[in-house]
Amino acid sequence: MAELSNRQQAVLGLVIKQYIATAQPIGSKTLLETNDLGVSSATIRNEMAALEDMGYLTHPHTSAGRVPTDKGYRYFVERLLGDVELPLAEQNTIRHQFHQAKIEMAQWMQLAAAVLSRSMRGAAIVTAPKMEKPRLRQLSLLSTQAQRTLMVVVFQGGNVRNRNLALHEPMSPELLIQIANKLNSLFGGMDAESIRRNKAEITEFEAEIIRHLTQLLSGDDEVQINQVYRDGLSEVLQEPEFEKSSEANALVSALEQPSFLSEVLNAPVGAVQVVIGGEGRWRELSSCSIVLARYGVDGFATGALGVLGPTRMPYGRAISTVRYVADLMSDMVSDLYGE
Amino acid sequence: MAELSNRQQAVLGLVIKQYIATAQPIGSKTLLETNDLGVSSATIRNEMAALEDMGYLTHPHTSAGRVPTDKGYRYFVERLLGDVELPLAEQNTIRHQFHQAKIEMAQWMQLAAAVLSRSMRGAAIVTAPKMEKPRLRQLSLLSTQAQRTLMVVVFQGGNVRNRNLALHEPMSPELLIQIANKLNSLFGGMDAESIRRNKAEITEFEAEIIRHLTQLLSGDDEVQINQVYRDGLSEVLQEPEFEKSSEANALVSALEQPSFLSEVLNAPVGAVQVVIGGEGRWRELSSCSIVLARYGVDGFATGALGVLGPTRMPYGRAISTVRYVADLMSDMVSDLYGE
DNA sequence: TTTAGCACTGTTACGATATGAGTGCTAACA
DNA sequence: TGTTAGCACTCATATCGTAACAGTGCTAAA
Repeated sequence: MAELSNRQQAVLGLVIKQYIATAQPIGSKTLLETNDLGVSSATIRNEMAALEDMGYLTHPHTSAGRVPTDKGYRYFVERLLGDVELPLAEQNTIRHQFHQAKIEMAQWMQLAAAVLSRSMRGAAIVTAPKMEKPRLRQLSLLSTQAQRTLMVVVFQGGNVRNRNLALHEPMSPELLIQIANKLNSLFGGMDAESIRRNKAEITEFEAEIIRHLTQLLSGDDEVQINQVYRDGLSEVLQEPEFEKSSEANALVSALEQPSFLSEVLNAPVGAVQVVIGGEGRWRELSSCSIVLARYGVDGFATGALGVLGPTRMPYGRAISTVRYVADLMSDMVSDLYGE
Repeated sequence: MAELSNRQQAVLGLVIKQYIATAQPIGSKTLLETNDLGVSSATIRNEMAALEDMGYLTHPHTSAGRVPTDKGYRYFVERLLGDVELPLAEQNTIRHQFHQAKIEMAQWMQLAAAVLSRSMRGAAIVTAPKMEKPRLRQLSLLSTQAQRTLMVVVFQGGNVRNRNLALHEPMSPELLIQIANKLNSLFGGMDAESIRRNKAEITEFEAEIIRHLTQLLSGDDEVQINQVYRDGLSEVLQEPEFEKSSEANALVSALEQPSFLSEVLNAPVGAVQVVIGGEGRWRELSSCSIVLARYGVDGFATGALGVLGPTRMPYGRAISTVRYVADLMSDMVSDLYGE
């Protein structure tokens, strides 16, 4: 990324700020109407032309003002945006909302999505924290009907999953409890891999249970993906860049595709990451940006959370808001699940 | 609803069918181009004028063809649409997909939404089956950290919920198990009301647990609402009636509002219900129709499932598809949860 | 290096005009 | 009495030319 003169930086910054606010291409004269730069419009024009040559700005057409490119936004985010912190007032409103929340993870995630989307007027996506190496906490086998048993698996950390199994032959509740006890004492605290390795003496039925158990623990079933909480999609669609229904559609279908979402959300993230205009990888997001962060306890359980808006997004606010909410959620995770 | 002559019924039916297929207003001449009614366009014009007088058709403007009104669709659905059954081929494809599914309810619901939206090219919504009177199956209290306990509640029927509670004072795992055993033998099989009534001798801590327990059982916490599975929103947005972004927006925000959804979905439903154009009650859906059904076992556990599309929707297909999927899901519920 | 001035360009808004689909009405016809 | 041909009328839509306008790029002077 080439070096820009101070004045060029100033011009770029102002163009971006004003464009974010108005969604209109910014002309040299317009820029001077609201900002005194001590120079004339001709000078600004020259600088703008230079910035365009370097790829930071474009023209929609000859007689229109300038619009930032993705590269322009990128420069803005990385060089011109100071290290912003969320204003205390905002912090308080957000924290306040979280303090009223209940004690279940699902509610926290729903709340996080709501807070993010409300505060950013954009779409929010939040995934549940996923254990790095899920371990068995407790297994219960409850008989329901004659030939059925309900298998309830509590993970270390508190996640719960259940499966309804068909039995090949009827089994008494007492026997089921015995089996559960045996498996608990054998495998309590272990992860999927250790359980698979540990070849104790087991019946065929127990092997079946273990198969389900390890399947759940290793998380290679698709339900997890559904655990994406979304909110505020309609907010984004109100932005002028989505007036054209084709644009709006691309976005909606992208957000509906689980595969796409998981790809975006599982990207490794350190601190807060900003994906601008799909950054070449995701064509569907050509006019969108995503501000993403991972939250949770590293190496133990982490989830992702972020805001999606038009590239013309207030990055400062977005970054600080996402960081703040991610920190809150991290506290939540380490608090609830223990270290 | 006034009586229509045979020919009027024929005209109304043809206009609706053709309009559903083309999304274009249908003129008298156009109608005759594809259908031979044995009369001239002038006669058709007269019949159309009559149908318009009675409120079954309208004009977008003087020189345009006819478009069905909500009342027209209603007549069509109730009087002209025979009792349609889903073609066997379709039944098989759908059944096939369900047979590949896993054993967890969540997966079934996700699948139902996917199948509905795929097959109807519309948005699908599915809610989890909700117990009429949830009863306690098993309560577990697992200690996590020193001052924390994880409360896992298995409902009769197999639903599982959990809460992470803060203890006022540390408690040993053994004590927690004892307490859980006591509460299980006291309250096993009971619903919230019975538990509240049954005033056995209990400690303050046990009372606290019971408070959470009854709260979960009576379901008066908001997480349930989030248990709405959606799919295929983008399909609907592709329909021409949602080209105008304002229309699209109204729909998206309606579908995002939990309060709105639960209102629609909790409406009492016998058999398959068709809500046309919001039917006065829901302004947001003025150009949409919903085909809805309840599924599950009546008086025990029921959920709702439906398809949302433009009023210009293939009602025959929709009704038969929704009914078929609802039946499959009902089988699933009665099979899994027992009678 | 900056700036004033000016020609140039492409968007947008507007009005005039033509086209065409489809109606409603009237009068004739079976 | 119901049906039909014919015709005037209406209104959305498309096309074209014109004018206004915002903003640029370039040139020459300060």
